Amino acid sequence: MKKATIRDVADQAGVGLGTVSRVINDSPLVSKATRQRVNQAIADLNYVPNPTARRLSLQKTLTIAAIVPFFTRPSFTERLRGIENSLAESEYDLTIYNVETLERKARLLQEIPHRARVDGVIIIALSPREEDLPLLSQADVPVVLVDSNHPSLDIFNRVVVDDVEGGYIATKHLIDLGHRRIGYISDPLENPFNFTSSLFRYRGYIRALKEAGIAFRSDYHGQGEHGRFEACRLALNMLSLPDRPTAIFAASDTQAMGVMEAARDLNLQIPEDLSIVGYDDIEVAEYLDLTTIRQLLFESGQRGVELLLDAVENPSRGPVCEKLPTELIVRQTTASIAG
Amino acid sequence: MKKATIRDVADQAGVGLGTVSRVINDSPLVSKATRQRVNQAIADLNYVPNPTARRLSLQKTLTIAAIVPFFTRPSFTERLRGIENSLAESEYDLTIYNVETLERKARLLQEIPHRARVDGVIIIALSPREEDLPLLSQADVPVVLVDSNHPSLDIFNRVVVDDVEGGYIATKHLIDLGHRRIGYISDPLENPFNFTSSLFRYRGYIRALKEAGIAFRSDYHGQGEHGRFEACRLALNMLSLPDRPTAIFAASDTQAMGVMEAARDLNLQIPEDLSIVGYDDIEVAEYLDLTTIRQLLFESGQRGVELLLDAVENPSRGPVCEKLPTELIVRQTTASIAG
DNA sequence: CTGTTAGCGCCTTCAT
DNA sequence: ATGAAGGCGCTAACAG
Repeated sequence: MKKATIRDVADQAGVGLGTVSRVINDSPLVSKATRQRVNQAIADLNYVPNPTARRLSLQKTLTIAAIVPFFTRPSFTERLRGIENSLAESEYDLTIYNVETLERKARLLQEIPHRARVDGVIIIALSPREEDLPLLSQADVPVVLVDSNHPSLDIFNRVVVDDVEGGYIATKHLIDLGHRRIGYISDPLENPFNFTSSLFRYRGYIRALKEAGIAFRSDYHGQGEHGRFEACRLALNMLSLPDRPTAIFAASDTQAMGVMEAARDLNLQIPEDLSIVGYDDIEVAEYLDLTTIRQLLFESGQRGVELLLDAVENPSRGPVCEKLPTELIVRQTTASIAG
Repeated sequence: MKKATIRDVADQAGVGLGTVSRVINDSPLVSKATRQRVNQAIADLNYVPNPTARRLSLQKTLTIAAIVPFFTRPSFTERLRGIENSLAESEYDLTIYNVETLERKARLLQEIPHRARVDGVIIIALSPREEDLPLLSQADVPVVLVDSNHPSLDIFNRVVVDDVEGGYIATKHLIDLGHRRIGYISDPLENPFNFTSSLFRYRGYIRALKEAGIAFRSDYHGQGEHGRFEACRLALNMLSLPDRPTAIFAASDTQAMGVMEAARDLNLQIPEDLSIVGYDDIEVAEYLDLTTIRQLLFESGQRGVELLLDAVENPSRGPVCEKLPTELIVRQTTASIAG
């Protein structure tokens, strides 16, 4: 049997189709009696409004796009979960684009933020480069950047976490425990996707060192492709130095896992021989008893959606930047240098 | 400036708008010269066809829905990644629905698989219950179930992995190593979401035991909420038995992590005092050197999409069921009982 | 309050 | 090969 249309419902109820539309959209301009009959007809025919037609008429797509790199990484899925969660209660659908290549990043950044495609875009972690800025700022649809940093990004709606602060707190924690030889392992500070978290946490690391009068040593900074393996390799190098660090701050929990692996390989006890701090507080962090910096991943997604929907409804309001707090979670992988 | 429509392009190129449509859709019924001019106009006006209008006219939404429970679980995100990956090369968009409550499961199963909403639905791990069957089988849009089991599901397109076989292989591996006291830790065999993997792997476990002439002991089976914590608790109980198991098969790598935690708490060496086998071979499995059963998660998503798109284009073709292979990955958490 | 009409932007016959 | 016209299903503005 064919799908019922608004026309069918109107006929069935013996009213004009405009009236049916009013009922559907909860217009107050309908008498109780007619509303009654229309609803009856709707039920009888098992009518459901066609979303596409509705969208065309409303000039709204009722969908939000999320552009997210490497969406299997725990810190990103958790943000995504916050996004989905907020959207679930709205009338908007969520369409997701995963980015694992630069080519796709460029294409999506160009294609998606345009009217008639989606009503709004939420971009995770992909800090635009200079050359992307004009494109993005001309987007004819609101954009919210979550966890995206750049000196001149004030023109966008954003949800950010203070990574400099996070890096500082992590390092300060180690310094307070008496460590002076503190390593830092991260993604490349400069990287093709322009992820900035490693860089900003690095700055916090540097700041804490400087404040404590500790000189930065370049051989205490290892940068490499994101992931356990590379982090492990970097840690092995660093821990094989004649005066190896007594503590390592890793730019993510995932990388902290690599450092733990290296320690294991070298028969270093944690935290007796080596203290480790991670970043993110993803789920496994607790399992590993990893001291780490917690950021509000889920909430960042939620807030991002709230900002976005608000912007969709108030196209005129200026960009908003919201900063989420950062917190040190002390577990079992850090200890004072005395033992 | 307002968005250009097909009308504007037609005027600019001095042709009828039907011709523009033909150009857009690569119809052969256009002369080289006109095509040339139209493309020029399209470029000049920076014209992009309005997807919504296109969809309404085509009577296709050009979007696929993925319904997935707890999508932050690594085994699900990896499947999702396969889905997104296949869809990226198509003209279809992916909209995602995360399910974390029964209420939402019921609502989505009811609302999504209907014409005009999406062109097809891919459902991960949510085995329908009896009462869901009529609803699903009346879906007026193709449905593909990935990792979903039920005796009478042959009416759907499916991508499955033989969990019974997987459970068997895992257990057999332990038996071959000389273990006789083998525990099994899993989700509840019966559970609200009707996840069946724990149950099927249980059957494989039982089969292997029986084949080896080992009696099943109910105190060697721990079932509880999915997750490390509960798995750890269950393992602690089981490992505190007077004749504790010498090996434990966990229904997922995540749960295997809980078992490892329990072993650590009890000062049991792995694999000397306790062998452990997980399931899924998620990324951390390698980090933990966990022996596990690998299933093709990413590929299952890819194949699911292929089946789905094929079904969308050939609405008449019967349901297909595709089985993906399962493989034992031996690492460091299992050893022969001798030591 | 309610029926009617004119779009929303595109695709697809149907003539020419 | 191409232009014109009808229709996809719904919303909104306009009469009454």
